[in-house]
Parts: sequence; structure tokens; C-alpha cells
Amino acid sequence: MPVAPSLAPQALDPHQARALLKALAEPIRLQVIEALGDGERCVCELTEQLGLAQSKLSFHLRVLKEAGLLADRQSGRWVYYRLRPEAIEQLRGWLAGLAAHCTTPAEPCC
Amino acid sequence: MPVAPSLAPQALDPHQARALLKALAEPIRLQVIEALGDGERCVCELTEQLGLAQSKLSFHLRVLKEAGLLADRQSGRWVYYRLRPEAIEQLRGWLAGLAAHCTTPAEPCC
DNA sequence: ACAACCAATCAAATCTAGTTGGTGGAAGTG
DNA sequence: CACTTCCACCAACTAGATTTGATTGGTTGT
Repeated sequence: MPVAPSLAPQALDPHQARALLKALAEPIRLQVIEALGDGERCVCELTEQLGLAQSKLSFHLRVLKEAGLLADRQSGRWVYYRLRPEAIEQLRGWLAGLAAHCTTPAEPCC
Repeated sequence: MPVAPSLAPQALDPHQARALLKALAEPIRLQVIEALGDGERCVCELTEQLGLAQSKLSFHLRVLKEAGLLADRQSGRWVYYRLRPEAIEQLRGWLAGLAAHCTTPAEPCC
């Protein structure tokens, strides 16, 4: 069986899917994600835009980054974060797989 | 204000998105979801397929159902659960929205 | 070198969510 | 009706994640 050609975004195994979902399933991180949905942001911008303590925001940015949802770059004193659309796409692909066969009714049980 | 026409899957607000994500972001619930990805299942089938205590499975099924991810139907003593593909689609749509504009670079900050 | 600023990290306290074992209701069987 | 099976719910307990406040590291300007 041939390995999937490289253009299609890698299929996500359940473990990876869970890591992404877990990172997303938190109100503050969701706010961060929504904010970054409009484009890259500096930490200090996010801090005031969301009204968060700096260390709290830093904690959540770390979680999101470790899950692979964010990328960052440093420029002078500032650090800019952005969404990684690849991660979003992988998750979408995984969800699409779920929805594909789920309408098969059960055979009468037991 | 008119209610959205029924064919287009409703856009998800962040609050609803979070409810779905939170429900999904748990290993056992993910197993349940994966199992139901193949089609409808009776609770007793899931119990043995996943090797779970009945009350534990019941707890997680409830969380998933309340999030709108599952539907159930009773037939005699048995209860069958299935995925609601609409919920999956809503989540996919929300993710697509995130990925749409996220590549805009930040203007130099502060 | 010093002072000012941005951001990451740490330990302690707090909060949230999941597990466990038991109880009870509904549906079917003899 | 008595008895069994399937499943939902509850309360006490436990484990893990988040918050907070203080500290540290790195960068820039004087």
C-alpha cells in the first residue's frame, strides 16, 4: 500500500488530534486563537487586547505553541505569535474523516 | 432579524465552538467518537468494545450528547448512540474561518 | 555599565473535571 | 408478580490543569 502523497495534509492520529483539541478547549486559549485568526500579533498587543496578566497569557501561548497550533518569531524585545494553518487543516481533515461513515445505523444489539 | 436559512450549516460562535472542543478533548470521549465514526452503536457494545465501566461510559456519553455531538434513540432496553454530522460540520466551518485570514503579518508593535 | 522594558518561568494555592461504587428506574421475561 | 438486564444519576474522592505573584533572562537605549 503506497504512503500518502505528500501534498495532502498528513492524516492525524487520534493522539495528535486530542492534543490539538485539548489545547483549543479552554476559553482564554480560544480568545487567543480567535484574535490570531485576524493575523499575527505581538504578545503585548494580545495582553492588552484580552486584558490578561502577562504570565497568564504566556502560559497559554506556551500550551498552544507546544500543541503545534502557533508559531512565534522574535524581533528585538518583542515576540510575535501567529496561527499555523497547517494544524487547523489537519484537524479539519480528521473531522471530515469522522463524519464520513457515521450514518450507518446499528444492527439490533446483543 | 431573520433566522438563518436551514441549508447552510450555522456559523458557530466561539462559545459553542468551545463547548464542542471541550467535549472532544478527552481520551475516552475521543475513543467513543472514533467508534461511532464507523456508525451507530448500542451502549452495551461500546462498553465492551472500549472496556469501560458502565457508569463511566454513561458519564461521557452524556457530556458528548449535551454538547450536541451525539444523538441517541431507545429501542426496548437498549439505547443506541450516533454521531451528529451537523456538529462536526459546524466545527469544520469554524476552523475554516480561522485559517482564512491568519497569515496577515503583524505591523511592528508598540 | 545601568536602567527600562518585554516576555518566559517557577512554586504555591486554587479550581475543575474525571473516577468510583452504589442506587434506582424502565423494559423485558417467565 | 418476581426477577433480570440495560442504562442514567448521585456523592465522595482524586488527579490534573490553571491562576497568581515574584523572579529571571534577554534586548534596547542612555
